[in-house]
Amino acid sequence: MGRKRLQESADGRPTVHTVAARAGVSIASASRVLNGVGGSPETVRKVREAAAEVGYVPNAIARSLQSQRTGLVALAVEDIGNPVYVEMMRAIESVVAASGRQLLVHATGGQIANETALLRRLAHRYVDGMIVSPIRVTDDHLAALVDSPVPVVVVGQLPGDAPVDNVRTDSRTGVGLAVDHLVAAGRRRIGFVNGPLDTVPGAARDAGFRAALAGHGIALDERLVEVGDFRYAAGRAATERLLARAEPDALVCANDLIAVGALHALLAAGRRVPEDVAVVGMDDTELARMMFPQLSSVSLGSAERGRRAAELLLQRIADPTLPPRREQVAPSLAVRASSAAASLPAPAPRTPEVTA
Amino acid sequence: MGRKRLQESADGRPTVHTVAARAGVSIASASRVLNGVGGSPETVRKVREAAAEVGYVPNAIARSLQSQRTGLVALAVEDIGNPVYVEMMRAIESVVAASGRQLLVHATGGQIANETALLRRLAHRYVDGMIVSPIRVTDDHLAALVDSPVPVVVVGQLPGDAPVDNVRTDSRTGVGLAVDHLVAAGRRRIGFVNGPLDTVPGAARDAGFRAALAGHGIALDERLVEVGDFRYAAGRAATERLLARAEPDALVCANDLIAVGALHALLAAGRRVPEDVAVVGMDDTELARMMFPQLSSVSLGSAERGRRAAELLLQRIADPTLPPRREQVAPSLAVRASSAAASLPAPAPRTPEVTA
DNA sequence: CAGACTCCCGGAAACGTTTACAGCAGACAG
DNA sequence: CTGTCTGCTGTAAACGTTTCCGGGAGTCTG
Repeated sequence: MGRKRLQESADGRPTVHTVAARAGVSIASASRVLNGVGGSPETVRKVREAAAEVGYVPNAIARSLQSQRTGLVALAVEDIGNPVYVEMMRAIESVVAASGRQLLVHATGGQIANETALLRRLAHRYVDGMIVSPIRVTDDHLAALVDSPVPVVVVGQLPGDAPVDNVRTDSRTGVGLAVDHLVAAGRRRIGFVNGPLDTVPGAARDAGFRAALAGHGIALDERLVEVGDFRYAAGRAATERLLARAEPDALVCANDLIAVGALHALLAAGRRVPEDVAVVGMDDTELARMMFPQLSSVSLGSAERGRRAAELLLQRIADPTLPPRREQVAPSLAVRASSAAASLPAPAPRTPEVTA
Repeated sequence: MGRKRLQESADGRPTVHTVAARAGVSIASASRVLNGVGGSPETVRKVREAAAEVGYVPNAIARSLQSQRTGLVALAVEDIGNPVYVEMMRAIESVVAASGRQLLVHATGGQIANETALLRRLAHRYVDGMIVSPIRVTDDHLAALVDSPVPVVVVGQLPGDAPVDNVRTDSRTGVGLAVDHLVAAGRRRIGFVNGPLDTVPGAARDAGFRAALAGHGIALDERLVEVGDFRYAAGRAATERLLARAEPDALVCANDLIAVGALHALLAAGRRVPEDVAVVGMDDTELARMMFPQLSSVSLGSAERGRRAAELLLQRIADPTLPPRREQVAPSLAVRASSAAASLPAPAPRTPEVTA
């Protein structure tokens, strides 16, 4: 090893020592100049020159060890192919960037071990904070969230009184909006294509669907309910299974990817949308507007949730002693062509209903 | 400051010193036990207990400073809303995960300053390596790539002989495949909806389109060419502008998002696809299969490019002295319903053509 | 029973930075 | 001309971990 001691790093790159030696000053002076604080004009010149000559770049890891912060914030989501997370990410990014930090995204692929591993790894000081949007929550998981060494904000439902900052929506009510709308438009054989029931959103949406139908006095026909996962292909396949055994006049879908799958299955089966079957998705992503006909969709305020989560996180990074907070974003319904009531017969009255 | 010196970290969290003191051993022994190397059964027990009692979690930053590696790999793409990057990311992720590392994604939003900033920040040792897929390349940018302190692999075209690992495709030829297919199916008024011409892929695809038409002896009608950006809304708007002034019988689109926009515009304008207008997209993403009718699309092997890029990166991390390598992935065409030739009149001969 | 060998342990250095502190020179006021 | 103040500078400690190295205790072999 021919390199002079303390002069350059293990892999031969220049360090602040290299620069200081070359400029003929101490490492303290070199560091000060490189950080733009203090230094006589002459010193500044010498250090700048030396740094440029050797191509010095600071080692951020070492800096972070000293300063106790990295300037990085992470977002962990299940599936980055789902546009709802893209919208959430964009909202988070703009808040995070405004604070001078950078956002990194990690896709967990829905594997809970993966997500816990990420928590156990990134949270160990690689990032200044994390936003996590888990679709399944185990005890193990929850424990990792609660005693994370860095601030964590959860987007989504959390059991009970977990002491974690949390931004949620009410997807039960959200499903209700869709059902109300379809009932008001005269639909009675309303089907439901859901994601896995062992996920938090899947369970909530199932409950919401059943409650909404009951609220309208409509008896639920179980043949009109199908389950897949939250992606396109599963949504399409589930809809095909449903169509093979029942004849819905409307479909509520647990997210927009599923709704697109349902739309595809319906059109391929020769059904007209919305004339024969109305379709309502959920999450109100850009994808809903990309379809033809455009999809009605229940907005769960993903951008708003992302924005708020980012703000909560930044506040907690600034002051880790804050008590855990919980915020809620209300759902709303965007009606578009896929459930337009125009061509239907007589619109039904909005008062409580007799069964269809 | 009441904390005992060297016992716990600045923010009150336990360190290896805390654990060692509590277990009554040296920090060296504590560290060894915590890393699972060495230690007598008795020591192991004491350290494990102490660690559990104080809730010790190692500081990854400090570990990285010592070990010179972070176990993290970053991917920087322009727009994470573009499904082509999602597919690329999935391919990269599986390779990276197999090596025991974690992948972090950063969306640059197409702002080149953003991307350069990321390079200048993350590359300063926060990650062990980076994969970058820039759509614009400036000199500044290129410089940042070339003398990055950590290994970098570029997915996409790079000017000349830049000494950077590089996986590219040939989108010129890719556009040619689409044109060949449409010409063979009897289309003659072939339009083109492109992204910005000042991007690397935009320029390449424009050149490819012109070359392909010329190769078939078809004179280019400039009214059949429109430009937007690479996203859905722009693709739709561009197609509307195009339809307002010309009557194409086919549209080649510079990516699938644009193609979806074009499809939407065509259907909204009452054109039948593929009977009146055939549509071919590019990137062959899941989105193409999600449409109705399903979109034909030119695959540029995004998953394959991602996989190869990840492998190049891992190799370079293992041995930074490797010479720069360049790999190429060939494009191919997936024909689907949006350009099916079925219902057209007489298919044209495949020999070089007279003008339409 | 002595010597070599193994195993475990603790001290201390190292990773590359920032920064508290003290020293020193020059400027200025009295 | 002397004393104080200001502004730079360098030494060294600190961030929290891993790991080299030397020493001590125990075990096995000859």
